[in-house]
Amino acid sequence: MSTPTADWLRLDQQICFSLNAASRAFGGVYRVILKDLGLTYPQYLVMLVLWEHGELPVKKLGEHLRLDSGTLSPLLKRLEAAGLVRRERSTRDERSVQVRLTEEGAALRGRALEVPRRIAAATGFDLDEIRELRARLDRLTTALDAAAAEEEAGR
Amino acid sequence: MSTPTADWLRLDQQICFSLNAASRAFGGVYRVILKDLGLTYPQYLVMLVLWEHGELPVKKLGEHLRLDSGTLSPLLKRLEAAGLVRRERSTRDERSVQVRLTEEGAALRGRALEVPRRIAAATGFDLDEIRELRARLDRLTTALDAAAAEEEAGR
DNA sequence: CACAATTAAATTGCACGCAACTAAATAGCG
DNA sequence: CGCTATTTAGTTGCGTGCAATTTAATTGTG
Repeated sequence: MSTPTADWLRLDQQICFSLNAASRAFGGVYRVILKDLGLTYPQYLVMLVLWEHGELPVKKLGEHLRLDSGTLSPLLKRLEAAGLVRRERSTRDERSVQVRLTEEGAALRGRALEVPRRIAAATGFDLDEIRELRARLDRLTTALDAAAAEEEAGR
Repeated sequence: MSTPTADWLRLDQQICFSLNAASRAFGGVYRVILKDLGLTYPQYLVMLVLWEHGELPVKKLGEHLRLDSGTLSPLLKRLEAAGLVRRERSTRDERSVQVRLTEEGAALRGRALEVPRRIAAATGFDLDEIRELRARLDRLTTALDAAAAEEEAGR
């Protein structure tokens, strides 16, 4: 009744691999849709956070996005070069850098409003299904993060 | 009763973002677990395909993995440098390059057998749940690919 | 107050992932 | 058969992701 050990290597492929494939397929759709806005997918995620929260230090931005300064610093530099964002050393704490939208960056939000609808349509999922998938994925992420920390500590 | 348009930009974040986060969280767990084997996560995926199918041309490998030669060529070069794989021009069709396991590469499979169990444990999901998630993700990928092709053609 | 520990960004180095292009070989068509 | 179109890998260039290190500023402690 149980699965032969040798087959685990195939089964295994299907979990991680499906997720990986779905993530990249999403990237493909976003790439097409975001081309008009001149944004990459990760840049779009940064803009989403800024549109929602306004001004933020790099650290907070990273917490929202699960990214560190190694990724964000060059990305933000590109957004700044594109005129969408300004970066300013905080005067209160000179270690931190505040990221804020320029007028142009704030204005881009208007053109981005249609993106979610087009993405949702591309998935072919209804809202409930999306919600459930999201909940499951978030649970998965939490579990994986905990496990990674444990593995790292354990060895 | 319906969601305000402005909120779509937040809702949107949750679909693509959850997937992205889960995918990277997976990467984190794999990174820790695969360190012993000296493989990165994409390299592990390549090895999985080779363990299952034996010898393959780069093209077929790419079809299994959804990757093109732009990604595979340098990756395979690294696997070859690590002594896990050999690449040989096919004599039948000299455009194609056959990728085959070395003895060392084949032997690595033994040490990889425990990986899936550790990954499955890290997810905290049971087999049925994994299966269902996988099915959903595959459906999502198919829909997204179709939509990307359509978007591209339509514009 | 002085000084070690901590924190925030940035930088460096490496490995994808993908678009665009090149080079070489084969297939297919007139 | 000859020539173009297609196919297969490889290369280049760019943008992440992430580990590791560096620099500068701040916190906390004796």
